[in-house]
Amino acid sequence: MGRQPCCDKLGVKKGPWTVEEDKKLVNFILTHGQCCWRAVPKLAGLRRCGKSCRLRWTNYLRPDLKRGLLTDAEEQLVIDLHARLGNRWSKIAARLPGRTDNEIKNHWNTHIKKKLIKMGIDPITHESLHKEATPQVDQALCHANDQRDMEVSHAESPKVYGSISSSTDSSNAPTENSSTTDESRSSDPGDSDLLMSTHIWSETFLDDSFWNFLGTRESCSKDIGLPTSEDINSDQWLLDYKDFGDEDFGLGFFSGTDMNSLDMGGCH
DNA sequence: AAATATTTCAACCGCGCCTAT
DNA sequence: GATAGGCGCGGTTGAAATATT
Repeated sequence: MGRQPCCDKLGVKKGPWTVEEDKKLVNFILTHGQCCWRAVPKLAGLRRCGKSCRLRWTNYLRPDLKRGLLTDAEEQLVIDLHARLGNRWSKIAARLPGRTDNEIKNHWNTHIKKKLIKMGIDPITHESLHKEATPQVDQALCHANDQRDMEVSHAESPKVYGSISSSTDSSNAPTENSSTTDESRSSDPGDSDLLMSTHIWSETFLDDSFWNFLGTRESCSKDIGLPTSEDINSDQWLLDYKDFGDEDFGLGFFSGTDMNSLDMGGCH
């Protein structure tokens, strides 16, 4: 079937979003909720394609997003899920609350892929690149591949590679470019993430309601059962969210939750 | 300090799936 | 059942940031 372009290409702006555009988009969504994306740019006064608006919101503006590098635990989970699900980034992202498919995809391509290759593991098949690889790894890989197509929600979360992030950096690959910058960025992810989010939002939204909302994000999360940054740093949330299904966690949070039911400090 | 190479990641594109008519 | 329209996904691109020479 033929497809029409998602928007009128004429007069549609492309490229990086400005603070002003971000502000318009978030104000609109927080006021009206997520409706038909095609209509959003017109209603919000944006010269953007609806698709672009959805992407910007999903990948960058959603208030429940974590920012910063993936933690070791998250990275481990991504590898494990990738072994079973392949490049189904949205499915993987659904199991990492606060992370987007785009973010995970990028992290995979820029960091994890290299680590696996360095360890002699094919990042596509998750099989050993060299047959003489350590038996432990081979066994683990077989196990992972066997389970690749299993229903994830019913499978245990095997630590296929052990702690690949730390072990790769510290022992298996001593030449790894674990620069101090990266280390400092990845350490204490909870606080730095929150700070980054706060920075982004503070640049964009200066009215009290947004600040109140930011201030209650963590408590909101706890109230409605979302994992907080604390939880993300432990493995406990893996157990809690394994059976979450395929819904996009973040979007579901907003579409499925009455914004008014959250104590957002007078957002509306 | 400047030039060049490499890495990172936000954003775009095209396609497939789903739903309404 | 066929068609149209909207949304979401995965792959790719390119500008900016960072590292290296």
